[in-house]
Order: sequence, then structure tokens, then C-alpha cells
Amino acid sequence: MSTRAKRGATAAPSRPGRATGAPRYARVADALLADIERGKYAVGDLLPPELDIAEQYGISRYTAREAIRRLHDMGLITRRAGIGTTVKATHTQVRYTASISDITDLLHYSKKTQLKILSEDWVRIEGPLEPLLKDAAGQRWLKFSTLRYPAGGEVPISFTEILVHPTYERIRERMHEPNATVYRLLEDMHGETIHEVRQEIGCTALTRKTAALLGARAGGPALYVLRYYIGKGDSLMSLSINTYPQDRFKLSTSWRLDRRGDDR
Amino acid sequence: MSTRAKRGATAAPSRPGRATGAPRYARVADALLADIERGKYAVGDLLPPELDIAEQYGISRYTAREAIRRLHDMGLITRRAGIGTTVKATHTQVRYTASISDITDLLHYSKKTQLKILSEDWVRIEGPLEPLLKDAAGQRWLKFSTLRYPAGGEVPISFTEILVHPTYERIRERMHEPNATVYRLLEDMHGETIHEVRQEIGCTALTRKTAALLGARAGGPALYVLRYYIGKGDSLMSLSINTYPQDRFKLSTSWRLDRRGDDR
DNA sequence: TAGTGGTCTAGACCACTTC
DNA sequence: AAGTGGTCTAGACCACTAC
Repeated sequence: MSTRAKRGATAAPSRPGRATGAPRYARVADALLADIERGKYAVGDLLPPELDIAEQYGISRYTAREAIRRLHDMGLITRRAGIGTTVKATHTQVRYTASISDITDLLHYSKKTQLKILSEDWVRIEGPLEPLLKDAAGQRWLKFSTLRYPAGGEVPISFTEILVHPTYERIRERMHEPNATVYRLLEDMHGETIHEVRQEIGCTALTRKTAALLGARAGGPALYVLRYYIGKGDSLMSLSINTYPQDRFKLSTSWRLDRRGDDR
Repeated sequence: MSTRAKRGATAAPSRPGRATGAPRYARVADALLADIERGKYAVGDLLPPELDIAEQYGISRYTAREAIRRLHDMGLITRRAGIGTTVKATHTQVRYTASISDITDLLHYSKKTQLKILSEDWVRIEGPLEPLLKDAAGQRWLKFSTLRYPAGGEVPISFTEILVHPTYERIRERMHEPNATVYRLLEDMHGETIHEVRQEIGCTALTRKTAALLGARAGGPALYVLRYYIGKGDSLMSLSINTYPQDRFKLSTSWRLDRRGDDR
């Protein structure tokens, strides 16, 4: 009980389980983590209160909190004042993540593309659209038919149909501006943020009509990408239906291993 | 001063008292964030030392640290003892992330699939393989040709060629086990972890040979997915080349907005 | 040697939840 | 009223980096 502070940030490269020269909070965090993995605290259980943990390990409340914070950063627990600390998972659920800085990153490598609007009209959600927009069946949505070109290029990358919830019809006013994108207009004009994008990728054969628009061979293979743009509270704001003919576009994603609980 | 602690985490709408109602560290973090965005501290600059910030805002070092921690959690700064706090970015670089708990999640919705190995041999990286594995040109890699079936199904989902770096040839021993996956065997048998997966998605037309294996129409559209499995230090460990005929498989990804600096 | 961030203590008041 | 996590203070020693 005499040894005071141990040391600052030493090498101590996140040896899982080991705990020789690591800070106290890290050792306590490892101990708690081991308890959770061993099942001493099951999912749904409460961890002991901070003061109990502090007493149990002979540390101050600050250090106990710092240990618990690690578990929180790993996403293993939730905390609520008045309730306590609840175990939510025994292992870090997410191991790999992919990141983008901007939704545009989903669309094309090069952000330097241009959208050409072929037509703009109101459509009723029925027929082939209905399975894509079940919850909006019968509603009238704004629809843009577009081609996307590389900067200065003559050959389109994709044929894209964009459906927009009627609430946001004002974006029509500025949709023809160069470099306009639906989601940016939604943010600018309606103050709405895209909270989530759900993307579904498949393949298809080009119809005669689409092939003609894209200058590709009818029946040829094409990437078919649906993107649902979802706002606050799971509200669907927009849907885009993209068709990319073979070899004009490649979708790349990089998934990286998370090391959240280790260093920081 | 006399005023001690302010308050806990409250909503506190428009109490005309002092500041907004947010904790002090949050207000200070916002102020620092504003300074960074305004350019008062440019990228590469050092933020003032903790004690200066504490003095400047009339708070304790703990509270100043807590404020700075938020900026760190947002990825805007790096900190080093003896040096100081360096501004690394003015805005959170990553806004949207997608997560998976397991690499298997990349492959198919249902994890209940079975791999059938058609053949296994050593191939030299040349010819059509060379552009995919430039750095390994001329090397001999282990290659598996496989079909993946849904649990109990008769119709394959995909034709997959798997290339494995010669270092890891031992996985051959257990590759035929049910539910074997390359990356899990790499972890089990060689103690190597996949640090990153790079995925490239395109489309193609089925060759006669592949179509025959898959029981699909030659020339029909197919998803073409390359996955590079990368270990520590950017070392390429394995590559898989997947061909999914139309309608047998859909790739889904969900990108969520990060809200790291806001609540927690 | 001086100054930085990293760790730690011992206390305190607060808001929230449960009894 | 009691107990929880959330916030905050005023101090301290440490390891690291620069001078």
C-alpha cells in the first residue's frame, strides 16, 4: 500500500492478459475482462459499483473508473447513473470495420464525376418498385433518371435512378447544379443528415433500353447497386438504383482489424 | 472560486444561469474544436499544455484533460508526453463506418455454407494471375478450386479460387475439414491474424467452364469479387477470387454515421 | 533541468434511479 | 433516503523529450 503511482506510458505493448509493467487501470481492466469472459459476470449482469471495485483492488475511484472506461470503449458494457454498469457482451462484437469520410466515397473512386439528369418526374410506388420500397407502397415519390460521367469523359459510368421521398421535393430546385448530390442537398436544404446507408450489390444483365443509354451491349453483365439513404429514426429518405456495365467501375472496400481496447 | 461542481449530465433546456448546461469539459472541448476549425491551431501545431488550458478556462487539470480526451477520441489530435498535443486534423476524417464481427460476414448472409474442394495444386503466379498478384510474380502459391454450397443445398452459390502464400501451406492438412476457412486456419495453425481485407467487386460474364461448374448459363452475368487477405505489416497472405452467378447471392453492407464526439 | 502528457490519490457535489 | 455513475477539484509522482 505504499507504492504510489507506477509509471507513465511504458512500452507495454498490449500483451493480452499480461500485467507486469502496465498501468494499474490496465491491469484492473484485464482482470475485469477476464471475469467477463470467464462468465463471472454474464451478459445482462451488473458489474460491481465503482467504489467496490476500487476497494477490491486497493485503488482509487479514479483508477477504477479508468479501468471501467476501457471496457466501455471496447463496447462491452453500458453505464447508467442510478443503475450501474451492465455487461452487454463478452467479446468485442466488431472486429473489422471499413470507413469512409464521405458518402461520395461509396460511389466512385474518383469524385470527379458529373451527373446528367435525363428526366425528372413523380412516380407512384407500385409495380417493380414496390418490393424495393415496401413501406412506401402507394406513395408518390420524386424520381430522377440520370447518367453519371467521368470528368470530361464521353462514356457514362452508370445509369442511376434516384427516388426521393416527397418531403424533400425542394431539392428539385438545385438538383441540376453541377456536382449536386442528393444527400448533400438534403443536408443543405432540409437540414437532414444521412444517418445510415444500406447498400445491396448484385449483378444483372443489361436491358436493351439501359444498354442503349449506356452505350453497352444489351444482355451484357452489369453491377446492380441499391443504396438506401436513411435519416434520423430509420426514416427512408432516398433510394438510388445504380447500374454499372462491366469494366467501367469497380467497387473497393478495405476492412481493417480493430484494436480498440489495446492501445488507444 | 466558490462555485464547485456544476452538474451532472443534464439536458437543461434554457436555464438562464450560466452556460448551456453541458458539462464543463464538453464546453471546453467545443471551444477548442472551434479554435481548431477556425484555424487558430492549424494541423501540425501544438495545442497549449493542459495546465495552460486549465488556467485559461479556470478549470482543473482533470477537466481540461477530459476536454482534450474528447478531441483525441474524435481522432483530431495525437498526444505525446514530453512533446505536447499535436493537431492532426481539423475535422473528423471518418464519418461513416461499416462493421463486421467476423470475416465470414463478408462472404454470405448465412454462415451456414459448405465448401467443396474441387482441386488443390501449386501454381506459378504468371499469366492472368500476375496482374492480381504483382508483388508475387514468379512465386509458387497454393491454389484451391472450390464451390460453396448453402447448407444442405444442391446448387452452388459461388465458384471460388483460393490462393495461399507458400508460407502457409500447412493449412492443406485441415482444409478439407467441414467449415474450414482459410483465415481461421491461418490463425489456428500459424498464429497469424488477418489485419486487413481488401475487397474489389465487379461483374463479369460466366465462362463456359465456370458456368458448367455452377450449373448456370454461359455468358450470363455474375458478381466477381476479389478478396485480398493481408497480415501484419501489409504482407499478403491469401487471395480469393469469387464468382457468384446472378440471383444466388447479394452483398449487403450498412454504413452508419459516426457520432463519436457527440454523446458517448 | 524544465516542461510535457500519463497516472494516481482522496476527497466532493451532482443528477438519476430505486426503495 | 440510499446508492449509482457523472463531474470536478487540488494536489502528487512518474516517464518521456527537449534544451
